[in-house]
Amino acid sequence: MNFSFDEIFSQEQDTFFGENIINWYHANKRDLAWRNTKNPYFIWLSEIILQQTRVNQGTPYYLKFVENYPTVEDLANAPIDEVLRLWQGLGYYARARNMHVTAKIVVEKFGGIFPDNFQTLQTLKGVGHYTASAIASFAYNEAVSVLDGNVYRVLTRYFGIKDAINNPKNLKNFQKLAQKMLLVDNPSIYNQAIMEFGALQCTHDNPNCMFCPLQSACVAFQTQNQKNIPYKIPKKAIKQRFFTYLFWENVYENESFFALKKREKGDIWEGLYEFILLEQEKENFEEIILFVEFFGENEHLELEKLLNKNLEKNPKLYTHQLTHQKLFIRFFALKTNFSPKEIENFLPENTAFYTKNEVENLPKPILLANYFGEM
DNA sequence: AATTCGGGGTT
DNA sequence: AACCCAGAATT
Repeated sequence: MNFSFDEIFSQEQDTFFGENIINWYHANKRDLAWRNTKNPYFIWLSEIILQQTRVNQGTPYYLKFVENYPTVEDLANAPIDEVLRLWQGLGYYARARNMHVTAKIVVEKFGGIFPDNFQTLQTLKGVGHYTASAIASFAYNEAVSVLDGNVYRVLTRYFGIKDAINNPKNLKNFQKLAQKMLLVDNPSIYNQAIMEFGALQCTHDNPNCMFCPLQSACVAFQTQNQKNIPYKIPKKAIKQRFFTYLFWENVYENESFFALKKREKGDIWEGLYEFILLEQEKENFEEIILFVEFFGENEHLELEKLLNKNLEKNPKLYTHQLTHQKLFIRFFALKTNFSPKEIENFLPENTAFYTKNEVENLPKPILLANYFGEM
């Protein structure tokens, strides 16, 4: 048994689904920080933070941002480095950059008031179909359905849909189905309810089918297909990258300065700061030695004997897993004692020295932040 | 239409 | 190791 979209769309609207979801929600919902507000700025903030992010991971960030930027004007006026530093560790940093752009636009173009409808909301940077419908329904009760990972799972299981949820050709059908199921009497509660239901009841692993109000009508349960639905097209292999960082500390007049460079557009970690980097397609120790010694030989810098011919004594190899990349990272520490004037000549392009306090306040990839924190 | 953007948590 | 997460932008 596997319903097609056309068969589902030809059915009459099923209020059993929505009513049970909402009843379940009132009995089981979590008390989340952003649920007790209709302020579209707070709702928008929470939605950007929660994109591809679990509630438990996002909550402390939401609280930080609300505290540091109580209004959209406060966020718009903040320096981007400060915003990225607050975002540090949350990942997908384009969200923070777009969020900052949108805050400025809301202030300058919309007079500090968020647009009040789905269509206009979706024109904002970082606000796509899901986030626009979330804000429009939560804050303004507009009758637009949300479609996130939770909704995909609940709907595909309920209807026994085996079409891949990550195949773009199915997107319009899933949006149409989500909209069909929306209870237009209360879009705000319905949308939050179906997501909460997916997050707590109809979970990816071990859904609680034994005590589920939809059990009698759920195709996945009736056919015991919970593990096969939702179906996704397998993703392609991730690529490996090899980073070698030169962690350069220059101590002058009892103060330490660290060499950092801002990462540029077109790659991971755009806008974050990192140490001097050598990237290789695969590890080549001879090249690494040249890279490290290049700085060591300049003006007879005293390179510490961190690189031994014996590979066992090479610096620790860190691995850092991203969605589409696996990073292999080593750090080499270098300490010098130059005056600021002498040292400028040795720095690579677009690289500068920062004090310890400055480094701590600059946004960095979490692995580097951890490494720096351990120094 | 497919790929690429993080990092943490669970199984 | 594989999968997931209150997705969006880019190519």
